[in-house]
Amino acid sequence: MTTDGANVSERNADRTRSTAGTATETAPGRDPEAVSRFVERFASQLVEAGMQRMPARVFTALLSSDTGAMTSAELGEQLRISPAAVSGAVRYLSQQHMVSREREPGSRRDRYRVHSDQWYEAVTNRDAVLRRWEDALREGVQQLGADTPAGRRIAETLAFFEFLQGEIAQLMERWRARRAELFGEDRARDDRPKG
Amino acid sequence: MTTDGANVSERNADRTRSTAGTATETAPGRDPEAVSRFVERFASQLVEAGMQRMPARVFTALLSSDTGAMTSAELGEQLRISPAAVSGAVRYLSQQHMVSREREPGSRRDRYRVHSDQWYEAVTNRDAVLRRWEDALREGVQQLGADTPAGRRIAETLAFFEFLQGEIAQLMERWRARRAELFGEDRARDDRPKG
DNA sequence: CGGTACTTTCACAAATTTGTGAAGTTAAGG
DNA sequence: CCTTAACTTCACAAATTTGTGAAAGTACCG
Repeated sequence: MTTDGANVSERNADRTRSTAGTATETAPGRDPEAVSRFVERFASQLVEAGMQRMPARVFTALLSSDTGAMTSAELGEQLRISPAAVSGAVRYLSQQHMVSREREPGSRRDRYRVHSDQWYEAVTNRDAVLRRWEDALREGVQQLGADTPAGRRIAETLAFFEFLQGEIAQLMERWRARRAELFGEDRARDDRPKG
Repeated sequence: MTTDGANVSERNADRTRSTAGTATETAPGRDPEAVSRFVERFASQLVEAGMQRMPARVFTALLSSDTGAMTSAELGEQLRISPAAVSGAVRYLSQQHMVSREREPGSRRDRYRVHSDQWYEAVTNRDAVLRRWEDALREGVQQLGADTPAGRRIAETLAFFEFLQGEIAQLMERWRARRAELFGEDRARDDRPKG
């Protein structure tokens, strides 16, 4: 853990400001170590909340990249994980609609992209999850008997989730308005492939 | 559901523990197998959503019990798990405020209880979780630079969670109203100790 | 004070999950 | 076609998690 110490300045560290802040395609004062610290810290929170480790790390790496998109190789290098691990993580994230895959026409490599205007929609849109919960609960009410105390308790739980599902849709609608207000409607442009 | 006047069940519960009797408090039409099927099915959903197995099973067992409360022995017997497993699960659930522990004055055994009006408040009230996420994100904005594309993306994520936190409070307020409308204000009485 | 009835803690074996190297697959460019 | 770059799948070793029996701890009751 201690590790790092003073040491190993990456070539990046050499890059002083003297090199004119202009050609900053690759981010100006981007300290890889700071980025890594954030990635690991936020990913840990996601893991604690139930997400698998690799998907959490890959996702956070994408989230904290300037372009919002990285190749498999970049992800592997930054996170120090094998291509296999990247592949697995990315498959999971795609299934959850948290990242999308892009094929670059000229190249053989894929890019994985997080759309900042879509990823938490995917998270809150855990429609499928809620629906499965509700199915299980409905069945429970039947099996326990709607007129028993237990059945009533389950029915109330079911009603709560049904209520929740409706509320979430409205809530996201409100968020979109507030988001536009805070950041502007065109904010999402950063997340699109470069034009 | 109002109390018409036939408080028969109250006497039933008062049954003193005689030697031979196991907890034969099961309701009449209650098929243990059906109960078990529901418990396992719903618990699986919770596991899939990130909850540990034993807490999920214990919690669902409590949720689908008629009184909303069970002793360690009852839980162990129904779920076929050791006292140690019950202990661990219950500790977790208490920390999450999903069940509460009661000490019966006359007896040496604890009862664990789910309050149907409180457990999903605990779930939606993942205040602590949200706060930790927000902390990590705030730090990320700083480290990445608020004026970088990445920093802006993280800032937007942060804003979303802050928004969410505020919305949830109002949402639960609305739910309480709706719940009263659907089930009556006194619905929660089943979940309280008999007095 | 014990005696006793529970509950909790702890070390550990079993089961599960995780991430890797290597082989396999696909498709872009010659 | 063949080469080659990139991605995916697979078997497995390592690491982690899980649940248990047994010992230890607690607190009620006489």
